[in-house]
Amino acid sequence: MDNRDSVQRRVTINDIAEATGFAASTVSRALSRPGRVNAATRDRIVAVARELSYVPNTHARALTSGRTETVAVLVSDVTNPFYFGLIRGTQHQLKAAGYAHLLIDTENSGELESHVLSKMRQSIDGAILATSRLSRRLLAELATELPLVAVNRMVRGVESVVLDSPSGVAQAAEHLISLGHSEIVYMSGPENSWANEARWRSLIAAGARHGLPVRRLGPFPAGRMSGSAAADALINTRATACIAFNDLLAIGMLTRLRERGLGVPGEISVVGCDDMFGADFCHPTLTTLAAPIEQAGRVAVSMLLARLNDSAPATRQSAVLPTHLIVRESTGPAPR
Amino acid sequence: MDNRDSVQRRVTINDIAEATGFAASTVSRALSRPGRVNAATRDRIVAVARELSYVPNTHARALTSGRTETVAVLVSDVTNPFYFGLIRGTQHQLKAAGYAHLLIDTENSGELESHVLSKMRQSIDGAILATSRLSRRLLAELATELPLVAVNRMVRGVESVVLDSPSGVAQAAEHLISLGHSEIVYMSGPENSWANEARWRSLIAAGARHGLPVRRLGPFPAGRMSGSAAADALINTRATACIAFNDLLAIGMLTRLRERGLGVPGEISVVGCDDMFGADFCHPTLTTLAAPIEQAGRVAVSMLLARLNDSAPATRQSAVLPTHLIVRESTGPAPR
DNA sequence: TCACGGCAGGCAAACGGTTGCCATCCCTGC
DNA sequence: GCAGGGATGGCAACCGTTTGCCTGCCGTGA
Repeated sequence: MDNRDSVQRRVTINDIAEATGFAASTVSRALSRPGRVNAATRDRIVAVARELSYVPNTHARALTSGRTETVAVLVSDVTNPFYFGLIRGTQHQLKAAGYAHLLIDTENSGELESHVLSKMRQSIDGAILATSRLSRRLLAELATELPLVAVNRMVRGVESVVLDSPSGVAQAAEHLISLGHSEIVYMSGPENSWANEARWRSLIAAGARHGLPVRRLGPFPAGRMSGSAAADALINTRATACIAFNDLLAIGMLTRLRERGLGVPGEISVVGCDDMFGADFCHPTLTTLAAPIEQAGRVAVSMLLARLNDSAPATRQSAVLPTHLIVRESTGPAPR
Repeated sequence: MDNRDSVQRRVTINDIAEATGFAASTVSRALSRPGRVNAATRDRIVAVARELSYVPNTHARALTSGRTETVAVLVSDVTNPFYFGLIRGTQHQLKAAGYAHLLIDTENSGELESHVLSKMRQSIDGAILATSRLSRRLLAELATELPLVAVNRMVRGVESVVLDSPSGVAQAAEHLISLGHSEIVYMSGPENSWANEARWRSLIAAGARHGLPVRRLGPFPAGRMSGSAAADALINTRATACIAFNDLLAIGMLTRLRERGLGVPGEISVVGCDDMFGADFCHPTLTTLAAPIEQAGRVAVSMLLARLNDSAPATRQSAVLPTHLIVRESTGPAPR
């Protein structure tokens, strides 16, 4: 009977009020603003609350306070393994802080992204945007309306955590140069990707530093299927080394290169980006830029929560996480 | 000015009421129960609503109606690529229906699973449980309190969609038998996994049908790292063929087998389960049981939504999705 | 003794919808 | 001409919590 009741009707703050003899407002304060009530009172209320296994109603709270204890994580494609680490990192950190984790797939569409964001504004406290496709202007504008942290996207006025792939690309370029390659080709990813541009610019700089020609092919969609087209394009250039926008593309290329009988790394060296799941067991295993993406997720959440909890509007800043090259089997000396 | 206002204060049902001259209740009905008001009235209200770019407040709605338009998807480990397809499927289908997608990682813990579920009861309309670690009793009990669909877990009284891996395992066994293998070893996954037991039982049956000995090793945690231990254990048995609980384990084994100098499929044949991301580009590529997991996610959502929207309590049922064997490089004739 | 200030608690009004119930109005059939 | 009933819209209570404001009380210093 008792049991059935507790199942049928959730216990509210009023039940606790009734049970303790205090007013509902006091119960509310005891639970959410402990300093505001007498210690003895608070203990009593807390005890009864847990005895009744009280669970505060998120919606009622959200309605008045505006806080929802929910953070949205927007990724452009949930099935891209690159995001696994990010999702894991945000998930972990949000759970630790008692926040709910709303995962949203924006399907590579900036339009969908902004639409979702504006529709969700009332149901989330903040959002983490991974590789946003939004225009700089729109992003900055949204950031004024909603606490936002961008991952792998740097825009003035928006807090962000970025992976220092420029430095990684430089390492990769030097690695290839030291192996005797005389030209490096960049296999470009989606044009609207900030990271893509950053990597390409970094390769240009590295090439300039060493007086080496660089070239860019593409853009290619960031999927494994595009690997074939990318590989064919690369073969056509007769270049011996490339850096691909990401591992997905690189792995796709490996498959196609083998199909076409090109040896990797014997005839062509391939470097990927992200060290995503699979880079260490594909064939040949992939030399790639390892990025601490899980950590990026955690840092992004920390930044967001700091802003949500401190009344201070926070100094807009960005965290830069180091990347480093992991050399595996897909790179080797240039053929002569 | 106008613009600033609309940013500062969200437009509510009352704003529409004021603008149209109707009562708030009429506006509410026009928007959520179109048949209940005059067509002309409804059109007027809808027009004004979109003009003011009205977005209903989820929380306010949830408070009275109890509906939250949110479905939780619980997976035991977000970073297990097996779930990618599932997440994609649920995400896709939920979005199409206008529901929010709450992703929760239960970290392989049944305890955490039930805790989350009970804490979330008020903020979700239903839940999809992938490979639940909950006891049969607990699961059935929860299902009476909250609309639930289990994926890859069959329990009486709980709607579910399961992958017919038993039939797949039978196919795999026959494949191995036809290649001349005289014993098949099952590399067991976590003991509390329903799918694991189902697969093992199916292998026993297949063995019995063909008068072939089968054996089981493990249990091994369902990760790639466990592959080493699994491979070593397998080598020790001198068996020539195995079916692994999942691809993660199988890929881990491939790596270790190569390290130890065993040829695959020359000396040992390996079959995985799930055809997850990577199974087609690991080395050697993996023969595996392909499961339409993305479809499973979609079906699960459909079943759940059907139950949420139809007043009918729904005939508790379960959908079984076919699996089939994909033969790649990791299986071959038994050595003699 | 009195004024003042701080602490603890209560009252009640929100927050933004939903919904049961009631009032009209108009149409229909007898 | 009238009862009955469907269509349409309004009123107001309610969902569970938060929070601004008020009150009573006690302690303290002048």
